[in-house]
Amino acid sequence: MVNAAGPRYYEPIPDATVARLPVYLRGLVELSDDGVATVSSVILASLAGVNAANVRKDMSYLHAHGTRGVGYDVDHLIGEISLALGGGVSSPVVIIGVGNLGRALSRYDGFVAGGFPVAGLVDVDPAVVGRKVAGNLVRPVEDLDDLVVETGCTVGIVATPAAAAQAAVDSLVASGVTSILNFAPTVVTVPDRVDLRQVDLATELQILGYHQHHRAVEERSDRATG
Amino acid sequence: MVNAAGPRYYEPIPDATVARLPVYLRGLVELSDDGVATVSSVILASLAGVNAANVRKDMSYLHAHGTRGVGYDVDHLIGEISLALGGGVSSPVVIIGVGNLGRALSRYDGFVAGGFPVAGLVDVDPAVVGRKVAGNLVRPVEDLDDLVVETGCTVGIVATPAAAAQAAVDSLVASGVTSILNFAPTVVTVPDRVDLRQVDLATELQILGYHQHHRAVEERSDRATG
DNA sequence: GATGCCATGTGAAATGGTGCACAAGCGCCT
DNA sequence: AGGCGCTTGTGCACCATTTCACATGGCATC
Repeated sequence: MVNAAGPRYYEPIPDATVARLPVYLRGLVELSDDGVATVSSVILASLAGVNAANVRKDMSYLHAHGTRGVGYDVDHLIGEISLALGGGVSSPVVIIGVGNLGRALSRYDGFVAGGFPVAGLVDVDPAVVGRKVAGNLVRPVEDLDDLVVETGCTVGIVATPAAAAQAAVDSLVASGVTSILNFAPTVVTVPDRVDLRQVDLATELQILGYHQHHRAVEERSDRATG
Repeated sequence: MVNAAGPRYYEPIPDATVARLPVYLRGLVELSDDGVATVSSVILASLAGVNAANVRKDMSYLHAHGTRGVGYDVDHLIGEISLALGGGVSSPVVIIGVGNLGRALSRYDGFVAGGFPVAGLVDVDPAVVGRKVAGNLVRPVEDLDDLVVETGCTVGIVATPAAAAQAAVDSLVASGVTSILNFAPTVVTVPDRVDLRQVDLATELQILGYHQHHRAVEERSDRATG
């Protein structure tokens, strides 16, 4: 223990581990639903598609200890992981940009299931402001501050066109949002205190395209040499 | 040179570099549109949100050399990166699962712009089969093989519910698709020869949730100690 | 033609993550 | 009570990636 005398010292969990926690959680919830009480690192690893040693190391970061010779208690693990991933507190999100993607996201039930209910929708386009999408009224950008304060939401999802993304991000930051998920295909910048993640659909396909192209080139090369 | 005597030896480009190439490409295209002819690694780095040395090393993997004292030729870089990312060949994609997300994806113009036109839509639900979505007829899963062969598409996008994802993936693989982008929130497995990428929206939010929670805990801790 | 400036290209160190291999520990069975 | 088999927890080595620092070399200016 590094700091046994002082208050509890929170060692940071590696980013790679954090990224795996939601996957573990899904697998564990499924096991729990099936009435499974304990799970070994090998089983959990196969459910999550990772290495078993990796699972054990990840759990050790969470101080979620198992029982040797037996495995991990499923419900206990669910509790520990949920705690690490936001303390089990549900964080409402605001979606800015109600185009094709924004509408799909606002209807996506995975958000609610994951503890991220949609608190509100915002758009600049007067044509969509005032409409209802998936039970949520679309409000103008001017209402963003109020919306964030009213609902206490701290997470923003940007689903605008690329050209409007930075402005959308700036608005969110100004309203007090501290976590942003950006779907717009462009690099945006945020202050240090704000956490930003990028999801880029076209980029994902281009990465796949690279591997496909590369595979084709290799095969041609193999045929030529072998 | 490792293999100077034989045919051109294609050294693999690191995955981390491949993931940045689309981002560089976007920045470069924007520069080109603005009539900018050359760009330094520092500028390109700031456009892509990465370190300048990283940019230079990435370009060296592509054998895309710049001119010392000047920088890189923008159009030349665009050509090199496009070549690496699929050889400039446009690869049609098939989308399986025409729910909220599938519909949004089929209308997403970033795919077309990135060289990935939607070749077809497929769903198991008889209620949507036969309808037109974004100009594309939704076809039954039984037609998948024909569709893939007809259009020569090699990329599949899975936008089904989690429970149907593995079956969808299996169908795609059986049809001859070699690259799959999975949006369903579940771990799926593919044969080695198939390339799989996972995009998980709820997971992204949960990762944001971790950082938010962690920040809050730290602040509380700071206040207590400091 | 020489000189100074500037940006590339790259060796090498630092960082972060993964996976093996094995000691330690727990529970069950005899 | 003792031994055995199973699984955890982790030290360590390996690998990929990032970043620094600087030598190298082209271009413009004088």
